[in-house]
Amino acid sequence: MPFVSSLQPVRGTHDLLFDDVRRHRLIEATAFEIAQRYGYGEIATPVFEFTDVFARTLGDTSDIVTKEMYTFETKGGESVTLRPEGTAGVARAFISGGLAQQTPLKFFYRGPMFRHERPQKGRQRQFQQIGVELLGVATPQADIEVIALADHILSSLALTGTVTLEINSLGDTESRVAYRDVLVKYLTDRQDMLSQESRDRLGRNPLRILDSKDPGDKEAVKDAPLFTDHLNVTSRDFFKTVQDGLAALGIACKVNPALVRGLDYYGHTAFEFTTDALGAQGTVLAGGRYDGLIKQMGGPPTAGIGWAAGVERLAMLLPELEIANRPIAVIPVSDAEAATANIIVSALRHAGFTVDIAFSGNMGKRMTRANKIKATTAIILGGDEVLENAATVRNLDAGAQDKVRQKDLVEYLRKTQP
RNA sequence: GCGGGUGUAGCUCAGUUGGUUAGAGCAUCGGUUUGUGGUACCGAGGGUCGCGGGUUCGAGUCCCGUCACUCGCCCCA
Repeated sequence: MPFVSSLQPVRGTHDLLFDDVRRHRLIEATAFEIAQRYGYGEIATPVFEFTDVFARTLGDTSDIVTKEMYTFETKGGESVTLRPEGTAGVARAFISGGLAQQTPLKFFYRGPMFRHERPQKGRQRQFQQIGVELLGVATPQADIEVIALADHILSSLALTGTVTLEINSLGDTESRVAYRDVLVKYLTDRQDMLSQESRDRLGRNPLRILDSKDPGDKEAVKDAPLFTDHLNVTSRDFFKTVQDGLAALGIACKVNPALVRGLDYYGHTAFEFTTDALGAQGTVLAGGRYDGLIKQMGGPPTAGIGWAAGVERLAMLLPELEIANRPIAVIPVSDAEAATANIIVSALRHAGFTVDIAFSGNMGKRMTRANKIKATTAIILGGDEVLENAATVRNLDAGAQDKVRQKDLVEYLRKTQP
């Protein structure tokens, strides 16, 4: 391979420019600003970890671990993996940093994640997530706060109308084990209706069958016993407190009994904000309670709950951005005024204005150019103005213009710029 | 990983049953004589028709492969 094999970006990766980047930044900045009000501080963990960190936390059977990780061997012979999600890294940092002494802890994170999936709209191989984790609070108050934070962020991004919240309870371990038995028994009786995949899942991950899209599976599951009917008293109270808490805050949500998580350490609250505007990738923000995770990773037993959101998906839902930073255009009438124009441009930029200069063509072209860059104002410099140490300042929206002395320009613009 | 669709100028697309120098709109650049824009008119540049092979006297048009995008499945944010 002499140079690069192709000038295309690697499959599933994308260049982001100008407005795309602005959207990303807007989402991240809004999310973090609000998260701070809720007491969250930012954590930045490495983009790659020892493979074990993900393999152990996500479970050996999950698709992410079995076929979607970017795993490679370092020169030292260690197996490392580009992070496919954010929670594992935060949990690892929590343990290796000895932070268990300081709970409760509230983390906000953002950054790229990597998954070797088939690309689709709203699904790329390198993608951006923002997320929060709240560690060390086992009461439903944590669940309420974390969901309220998500809702707050989404509404600040003007997405309240395009997104709906679904919620479910996976109960505590006792409830889950009990329900799992009931469900497996029920589905085993109807095995012939199930898809091949679901028959495989029956043994290792039966809850997943509940949200299958296969028609046969759907039919088989239609009258299946509901998880919500098999919660023990503790779990039911917990779930009710969460729901009441959300209702009290005016946060609408729909209980979806088919909303499940595959992994063992998930329990109690699971929730998703979804949209129907993005085709098959409708989940925009999702999370849940994972009280078993830290302990499973080798840390002290620590309750935890959190969520993650896909920045690209949010960006696609965002309304059109307003034009940022309309510039002032400086227009020398001919090359003879270029030197003076440069001095003025520099002075205005140092004074804090956004300034562009039209470099070539006759005046008409230069004015056209000023329009194209959405300039608010044109500062016209011709032979006459230069002789008088003045400039013609034209308001491009209103069409009116004044002659202003060059040394008064900054003051004049301070008064007239929006 | 599986199945369907698409791939022609920077962008959106047209391209007739395979047949002469591959088109349009928008965008870009230049001009419409002397210092004023968002209109109008004239003109120019820009494409080895995703890439590679094959069929044919001849392929953007047919066949095969490949890559990318896209929709659904899977998985998930």
